[in-house]
Order: sequence, then structure tokens, then C-alpha cells
Amino acid sequence: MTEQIKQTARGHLAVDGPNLSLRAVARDLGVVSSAVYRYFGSRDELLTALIIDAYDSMGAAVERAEAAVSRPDLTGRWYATGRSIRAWSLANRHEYALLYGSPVPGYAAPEDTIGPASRPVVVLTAILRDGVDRGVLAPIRGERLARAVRLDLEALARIPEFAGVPAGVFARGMTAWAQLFGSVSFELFGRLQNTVSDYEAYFDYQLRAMAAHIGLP
Amino acid sequence: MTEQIKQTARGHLAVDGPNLSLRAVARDLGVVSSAVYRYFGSRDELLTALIIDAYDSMGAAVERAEAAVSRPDLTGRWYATGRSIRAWSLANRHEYALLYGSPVPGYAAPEDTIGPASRPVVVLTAILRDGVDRGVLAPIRGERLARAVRLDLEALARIPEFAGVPAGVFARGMTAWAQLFGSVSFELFGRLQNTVSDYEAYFDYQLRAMAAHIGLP
DNA sequence: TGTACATCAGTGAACGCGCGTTCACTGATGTAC
DNA sequence: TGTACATCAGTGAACGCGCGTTCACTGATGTAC
Repeated sequence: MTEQIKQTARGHLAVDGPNLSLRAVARDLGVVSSAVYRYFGSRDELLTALIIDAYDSMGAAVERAEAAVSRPDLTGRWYATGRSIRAWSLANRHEYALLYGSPVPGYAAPEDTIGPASRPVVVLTAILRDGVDRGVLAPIRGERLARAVRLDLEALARIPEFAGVPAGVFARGMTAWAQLFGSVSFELFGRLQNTVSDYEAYFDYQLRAMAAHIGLP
Repeated sequence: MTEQIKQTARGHLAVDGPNLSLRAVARDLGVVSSAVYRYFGSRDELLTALIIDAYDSMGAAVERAEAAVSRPDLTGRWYATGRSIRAWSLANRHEYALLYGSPVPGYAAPEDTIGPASRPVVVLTAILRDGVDRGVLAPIRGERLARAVRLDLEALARIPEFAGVPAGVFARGMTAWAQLFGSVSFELFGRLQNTVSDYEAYFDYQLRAMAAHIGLP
């Protein structure tokens, strides 16, 4: 039943966005609205469950896609990561909007979203670290980072999941990461309408550009 | 009065997001809710007015900032463009969310938003064109664009505002553009919390990286 | 200078609707002796 | 094998609220003769 409620609620995301109505969900399930309270303490709790599920769904999809590429093929792993993010987002547009779109007014994501939310970026970091370990990626000689930026990135690299990536490499990876999500948001939120016709080719072009930016062959 | 309504409504964006309430706006103005209908035909019409105003406000800010830089200083113009986009967005977070965040469910932006929406990208294109004209920017020799991508960009370059920019240069500019907005969205939508401490330095770093990507010195 | 009329901003009541949440309850199912 | 009891999913009514939009209206201000 919990699962059915979430399923139905996911459908309502398309129509109502984050302001989905508990009563409408109950109605769709042929159940009285107060029945939902047996499974979720409040509307926000339901929303949180949807968000965590969505993060996990995307995270799993990305991990699966990236894991299917042979380890030494770093560039292929980057492509698989990027493409799977886009594919999942296209297939789950409203969940994407929930996760990466405008924050919901009056809603604060609780702490238990942090873990699931970081799954995709953990995948990216593993690619960067492997690249460093294999001698493919290295900080550009002579590139200077502002002190504050370097310190932040070095602090990040003290978290186990992100360890082993020098600031110079991390910085480029994060830039590419923002590019990637910027690009997906542009596509999904309609900012490329009447501009781009072949979204996939356009996205791939950008992935390639960002691979080069990171330093992948 | 029209102006007062919009002003008040802008304030409500912070609380209600795009689902702002006409009645609440009227209440704040000490006026009965139906009075608003003398000035706006419907809630959506008010929302559209807010959106157009916001686009124009951002567009004007970007144009002003970019125009203040001496014409030959292409890199400086890119910086001014990027920084003014970020500055405007920080100062008007909820308007930014309205323009560049998740689409509002059930709301379709009418045609008259297109013009104002394109003002910032017109500024970018002028920089690219000037770069080409001055011999600073040129397509990378040997870089191949997928056919579909090239055709799209060449079609764009037939619009007067975007004329004079070869596909290879345009492509890099658009990639940087998505990076820029991706980066602003990450910051404003809270995706860099507990990661970045000096947002301005971090943003500047990315601007610099994207300047290099475009081919600016 | 004074009167008749038109304009127009804003009123107030109403329509019909939806919402989240609480609370005492029913009635079926499962469990223990 | 049969009875008494506990569990628990879902009910139904209610609270108190807010919303967008319509419509006939009041009453002040401005305009024309």
C-alpha cells in the first residue's frame, strides 16, 4: 500500500508539481483521504519519500550504466555517466524537477536525502580518482586555483568517497558536472526549444567537450 | 496600481513560489480581491507580467554590465556577463527560479516572453561575433561537429541577432552558457551546500575555465 | 457658474471548489487458549 | 474445534481554512454643455 501511494503520487507530480494533493492521491486509490495517514504522517513526509526514492532510482541507474563499462575506459565511463543521467531525467522529468529544479517553497529536505543525493557524484569522483591512479588525469601544471576554492576541494577530498582526487582535477570535474546538469535542465525545462532539434547529438557534443575539459582522451 | 500589484506579487513569490495567491496580494494591498481583475485578467496574466518584467530586468542588468567594459576586452566582457547574471540571480532568487527553474505545472509561457528571454544570450553572441571579427575566436581546426548540431547552429546564425558566428564557435559558447546557468542553479538551489564556502571565488573559477573553453585569452 | 452625465476604481456578496489534518468508529482478519 | 480477544486497515464526518472568478453595485472624480 505504501508503494501504491507513492506510485500514485508520482503520477500526480506531473499535474500538480510539488504541490501534489494528498486527497487527490487517496481519491485515485479509491480510498478515503485520512487512510493515507496510516502510511505517511503528513504530506511533507510523502514528498520526502518520493524525493529519496527518486534520488535512489537515479543513483542506481547511473551506477549500473557506469559499471557496465570496462574499468580502464575512463572516457567511456564518463559518457555512460552523463548519458544515464540524461536518460533517467528524460524518463522521469517531474522527479528531475523535484530534485534539481527550483526548491519547493516551505519545504526543507531532511538529512536522510543527503546520502541518496550524492550517489551520482560519487560515481563521477571514482572516475576522476581512477584517472589519477592510472596517470591519465593530473592537475594542469601552472594552473592556479584561488585559495578558497583549493581549500574547499581539499576538504572535500578528506571525505572517504571523494578521497584521492587532487584539487586541480576535482575542480575541472565539478565544472563539467555543473555543465552536465545545466545542459539537462536547459533541455528539460524547455530553454532549447526552437534552437536545438537533435537533443541527443547536442548533449553528446557537450559531453565530449567536457571530457576534454576534464582531461580525458 | 498595476505596478503596486506586481511589486506585492513579487514579494509573494518568495513565500508561495509560482503558486502565488491573488487574494493574498489583494489583501496585502488593502483591497478586495476582485479589484485586482481591473488590472490583470487572471492569475496567469499576472504571472506572465512578472516573468516578462524579470526577463527584462535581468536582460537590462546584463547589457549594462557588459556595455561598461571596453569593446576590445573580450574576456572582460565575458566575465561581466557571467558575473552580472549571477549577481542579478542572487538578488532576485525567486524570479530566477521562475525563469530558469522548474516549469510551472499548468502554465505555458506565452510568446511575448521570448524576446525579453533572449536578451542575455544576445549579449553573449555579440561577444562571440566580435571575437571572430577581431580574429581572436575561430573554430578549432579539425574539430568535427555532428551534422545535426552543425545544422542547428548554422540555422541559428541566420537569425540577425546571432549572425556572424561560425558553428564551431557558437557550439563552445553554448556549452559555456549551459555551464554558467548550471552553476548558478547549483548555487541558488542549494546543491553546493556543505561543499563550497566561497561561492564567488568558485563561480569566478568556473567563468575562467569557460573563457578558456570558448577560446578567450 | 451650474447642472447632467459618463467614466472608472474599487466593493461586497456569492459560487463552487479544494485542501491538510484530527478523531472516534467499524468490521474484518489473525492469534491464543 | 470453538470461543474471546487483539490487531489494524480503512471509514466518515467534521474543523477551519483558502482559493479564482463573476457580477451587480456604489460613489467619487472628471467632462461637456
